[in-house]
Amino acid sequence: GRTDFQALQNCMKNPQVKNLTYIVFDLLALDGTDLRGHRLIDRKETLAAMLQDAPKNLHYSQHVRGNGRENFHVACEAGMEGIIGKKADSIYSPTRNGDWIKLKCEKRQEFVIGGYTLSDKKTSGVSSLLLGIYEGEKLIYAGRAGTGLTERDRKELEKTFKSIKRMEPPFPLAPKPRSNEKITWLEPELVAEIKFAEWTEDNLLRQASFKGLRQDKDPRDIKKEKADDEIQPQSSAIEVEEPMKANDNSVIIEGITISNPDKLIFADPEVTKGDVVRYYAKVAERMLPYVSHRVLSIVRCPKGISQTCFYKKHPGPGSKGIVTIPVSSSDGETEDYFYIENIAGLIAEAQMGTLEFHTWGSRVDELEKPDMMVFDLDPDEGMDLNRVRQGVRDMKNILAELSLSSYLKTSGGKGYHVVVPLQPAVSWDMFHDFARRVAQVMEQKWPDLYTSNVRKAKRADKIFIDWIRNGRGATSIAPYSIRARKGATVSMPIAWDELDTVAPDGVNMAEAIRRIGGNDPWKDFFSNKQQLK
DNA sequence: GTGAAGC
DNA sequence: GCTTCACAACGCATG
DNA sequence: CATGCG
Ligand SMILES: [Mn+2]
Ligand SMILES: [Mn+2]
Repeated sequence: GRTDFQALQNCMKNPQVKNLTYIVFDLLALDGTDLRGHRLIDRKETLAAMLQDAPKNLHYSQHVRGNGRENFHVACEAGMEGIIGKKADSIYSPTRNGDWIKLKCEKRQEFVIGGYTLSDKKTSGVSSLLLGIYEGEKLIYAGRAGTGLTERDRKELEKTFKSIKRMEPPFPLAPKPRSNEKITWLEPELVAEIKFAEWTEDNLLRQASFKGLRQDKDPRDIKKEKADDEIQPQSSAIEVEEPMKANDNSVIIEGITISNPDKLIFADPEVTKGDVVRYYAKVAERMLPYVSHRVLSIVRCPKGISQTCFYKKHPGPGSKGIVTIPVSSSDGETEDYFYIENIAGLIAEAQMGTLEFHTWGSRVDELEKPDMMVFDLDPDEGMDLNRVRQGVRDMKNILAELSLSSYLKTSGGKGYHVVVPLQPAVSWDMFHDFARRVAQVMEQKWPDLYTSNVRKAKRADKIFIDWIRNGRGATSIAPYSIRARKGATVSMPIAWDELDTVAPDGVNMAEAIRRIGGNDPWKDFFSNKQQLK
């Protein structure tokens, strides 16, 4: 017979085993003796002898010496999956070291689906898939797959794609549609397993065939895979230092051991994990009054911002430098949240890959009485910066009419944040309600400029006055927090008279550090004793 | 990035 | 002892 | 109630 991985999987699922044969290819220990230090060829000799009189569903795995290229092609012709090449004299290694190499007949790997085509003749669903792989944070077009799709696949995929359509290609370098076909672009969220013959010189797939959708694979982790036969043999004289070993280039900052300080977190400008940690150490004194003793949600990007980032809002076991606080939720259940108290908390978080700190609007000692109101101005895509700045001035003036002084910071993204310090006095309900009414005043006064509606469809050429940050349990980005975005930007407090000269994404980590050498634009923030009535 | 599980 | 894998959020405005 | 949104 012939080996068939698919058949084995079916067999495992349906335990009504029929003609299953066990083919043994190595012998690592015998009667309590470890054989891993013996040469492969000797281990196999021992194994072969043992299997002389074995039952017929137990086989010794024969090998062939030499003629690798020819044997590989024969194996593929015979419909095998591929061959394993092994150095006869090598001892056993539990890890990949090149002594054994896997040569697959079929090339297959996962690709991100970035779009699909509909041909004008086929009435039934998707005609082909447009595939990509990530290089850094760019999705590189890798070719199309039009075979391997059953009629049912085509229809189901079309349905799945409905919710992730987009106007612009997700590929910086997008393919052009052929005649008689229409391309629909998709958010790069789905991952397909694709079998293919080879990569062409143009780095496109030849004979790509769809094998199925892959769940539980993050699209951003999809990169071009190298087969064993493509990996350059590394000359042992030269630097053999790609992955991290147990190597200890750790540094200690503020008493906390920082692992992998040289790992690159931002590509442009180049910012390492060590830079992030040192940044938070430097801004700690300015930042802590706004971030300490407030319930946190954080964003971690331990592999850098081009890879998957995630939110964390519960402490989890074994967290260092943070304080756990039980908080009762709306339905009466209580859940653990966390906050930090000092610079050690800040640095401990940075060590764990935290980039963004988002805070509640209340302090933990007055959890039910919020004291920081944030109006987050979110402009529609591509809005002129001067209009955003006018929005900020309008907001400041509305608040001033209500006798409230406010403070300005960049968001690190597309808008600004206007922040109102308050005495902890009123309930979340009152606070939230007040924020909504302020946003509605803006909306009513200048209906063509502002909206208080969160829906993007209602935002056409307007600024969304995001008042929703001001609910219990909602958070907003802390002053001085790095943003997990291109450019290593910071949500930076600035003075009102800097509004016209500092863009929302105009302060990055380096600029922020430069700025804290000067005066604190929010110096009197906590001297305000204003409160809502 | 970490800890547990798996090899 | 080394590698691999799972895991790390959720409330609520809106229609 | 499902979904968009931050
Ligand atoms: Mn915003
Ligand atoms: Mn917002």
